[in-house]
Amino acid sequence: MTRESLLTAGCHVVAAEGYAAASIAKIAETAGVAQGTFYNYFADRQALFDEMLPYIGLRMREAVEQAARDAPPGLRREVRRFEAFLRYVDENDGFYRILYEAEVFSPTAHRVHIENIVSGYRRTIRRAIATGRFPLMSDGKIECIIYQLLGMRAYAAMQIHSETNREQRARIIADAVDVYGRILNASLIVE
Amino acid sequence: MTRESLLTAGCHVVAAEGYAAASIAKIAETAGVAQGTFYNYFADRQALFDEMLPYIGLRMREAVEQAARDAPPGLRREVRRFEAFLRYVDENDGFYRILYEAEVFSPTAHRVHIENIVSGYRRTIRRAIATGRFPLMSDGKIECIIYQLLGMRAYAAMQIHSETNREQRARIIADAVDVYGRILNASLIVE
Amino acid sequence: MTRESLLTAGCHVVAAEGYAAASIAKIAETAGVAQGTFYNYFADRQALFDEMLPYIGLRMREAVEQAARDAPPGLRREVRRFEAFLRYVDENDGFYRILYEAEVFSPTAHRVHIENIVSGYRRTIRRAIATGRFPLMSDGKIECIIYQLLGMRAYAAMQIHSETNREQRARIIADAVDVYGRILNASLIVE
Amino acid sequence: MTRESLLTAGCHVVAAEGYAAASIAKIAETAGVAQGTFYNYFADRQALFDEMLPYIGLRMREAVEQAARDAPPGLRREVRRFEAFLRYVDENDGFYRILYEAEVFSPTAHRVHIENIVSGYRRTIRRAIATGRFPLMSDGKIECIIYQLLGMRAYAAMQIHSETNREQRARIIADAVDVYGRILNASLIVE
DNA sequence: CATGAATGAGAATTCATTCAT
DNA sequence: GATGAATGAATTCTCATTCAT
Repeated sequence: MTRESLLTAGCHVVAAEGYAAASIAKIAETAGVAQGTFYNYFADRQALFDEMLPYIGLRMREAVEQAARDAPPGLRREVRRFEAFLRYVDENDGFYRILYEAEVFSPTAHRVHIENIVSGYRRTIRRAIATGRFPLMSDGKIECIIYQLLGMRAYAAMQIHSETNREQRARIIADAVDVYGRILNASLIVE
Repeated sequence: MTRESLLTAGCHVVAAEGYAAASIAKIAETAGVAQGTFYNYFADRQALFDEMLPYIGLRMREAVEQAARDAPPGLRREVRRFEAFLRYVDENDGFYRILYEAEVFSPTAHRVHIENIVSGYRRTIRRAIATGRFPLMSDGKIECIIYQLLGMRAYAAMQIHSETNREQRARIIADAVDVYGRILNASLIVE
Repeated sequence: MTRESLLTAGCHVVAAEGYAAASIAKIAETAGVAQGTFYNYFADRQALFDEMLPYIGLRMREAVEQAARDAPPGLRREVRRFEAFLRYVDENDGFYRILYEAEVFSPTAHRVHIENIVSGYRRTIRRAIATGRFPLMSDGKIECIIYQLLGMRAYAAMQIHSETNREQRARIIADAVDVYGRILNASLIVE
Repeated sequence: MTRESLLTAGCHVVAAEGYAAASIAKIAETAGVAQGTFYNYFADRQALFDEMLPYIGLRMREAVEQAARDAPPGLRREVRRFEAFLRYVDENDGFYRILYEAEVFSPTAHRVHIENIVSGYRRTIRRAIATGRFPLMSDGKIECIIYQLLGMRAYAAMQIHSETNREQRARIIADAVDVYGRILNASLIVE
């Protein structure tokens, strides 16, 4: 309970002000406990940071999977995932910050987060290759494709995040999804 | 002279330990001057940070353009740029760190850096559309394509950066270039 | 408790070396706490400075009122106050320094301090006018009289402060009180 | 020449921002010379500070004497001096600051300044006693009177200085002069 | 004499962490 | 377990002063 509230408090503070400004004092105050209490649940500040991305990353992945569930497997579903991710970023401004700052402030967690997503893709693509919906290629190339897909996703998210106008954001999401879909369709299916 | 050595010292320290650990003390010591001297050339630490990305970003862009110069304009040249960028990241380990941490520690400079690259792409693509080598599309979509290309580049760089083995890196570069070329060819040319 | 000891430590340091030399390090050491502890009780150095004059000013005013209490109201009591003030300055060497340096280092507190004393006088004089013991005059003139009385007090204090010999000081106090009494008697009573 | 311009530059800076903020950098810049040049004319910052009050104090005393010259000697002339001083403070806002901050930042000069004025008064009063225009009294009492007169002057100046409205200031000067004249007339002449 | 870059000794302030209660 | 006062190391930044040119 207390632990959970410290974790969510940490997320709120980082979402609002970034890791650098997320002092134990602020986090404890936000969680409604004394500073000392923090150390009953986390070894140190870094320990909390390192749990934050897994925590919110899981929620994000669930939201994305939830949204993509009813799309047919394959490219359609992947495009849905892409769209769901962008929507999630649009609706959870703090998430993006926690995510991208993690590369700096919680590098281990960030690498694990990336690796989690990459291995999800890896499984999907292997399955797609097995069923012939995806061209046969080396593991190295698959890895590269995955990273490039992730990059498209991440930078579309950055584009959204750097736009403050609501309607423009909606437009960007629509355009980005369209572009992503075209690229995937054109290049990642077996003719 | 002193200013230049502070700037390069800053880059070295950030490359090695990140912006957060780049104290004035370390930077000044690396530059071989007294701490106070720092403030004869920069208003404060942030002022130095804000000059670092433009400084190394320019060098990187020059190296990339240099390498792409003798490729024919269009997709070929873009693939060359991609490759040159990855090579640059491979050979300048510090560059990647300075670049990606800038989003957190020098957001203004980072935005300018991204905008510089985006507007370079914008010009190129407009020209390609004018000569019919690129499908006609809305400005918004062009913007999205650019961001997704940038993302591919950035995450390919991240993949390289997170790999420590030299040969593996070379392999990743080759694969990533191949993948990037295929995607571009398949999706971004007028059939 | 800790707060109080920081406050009195601040007074001691300023009394001995002036506000300019009263570093947090010295104050904290004098109070017997770590430097960081200071900031648990005061927002910054200025915040402490701004509490010092009210703190010692109150004690001074109490001492003065205490001494003047058994004198008959009116000029007699005012002369007693004057004498008590000079004695207080004589016996509390630090007080004078904290007071006069405050005009520079804690201007707001100094203005409030002056205003406190001025309004005390204002009340007294209004009462004296109402009972006919004081000539009728405009508010502006009353204000001027008050300031000039304050000035007499302050410069008599300065004269004492700049004299190091104990006996000379006692002589100055006696003479100053006599002079003050004569001036008041001659000019500020209704004949 | 350079020395003079450094001196006046120092006065301007202190008048505008106070001694504490009067850095050598600002003073040298105001004087239009390099920082190093400062040390060709003054041993250190304090040396400049210690010359400032004598410098502007002299000008003030000259202005005051100039204004009082055509008044008949004795109380009338003293009241004129008082008025001239207040006018000087009114018209030279910086002067008051240089003067009162000197007690803190240039104590020796301040003491000398006070002593200069005191000894002027001493001579005048001795002469007045010799000619019977002033009651006979001990040297100690004379000294006390002088300090109290100075205090009246100083605090009337403070009252003016703390008032920002031009007209109110003029009113205060008139009232203060009137009050001062009454007090002097009532208490300091031989009946 | 003038210059102005370089110096480095402080100063204020922050904050993660500890620990006695 | 909870508390929150105390800690003190670390950091940024200022500025009087020096000195080689």
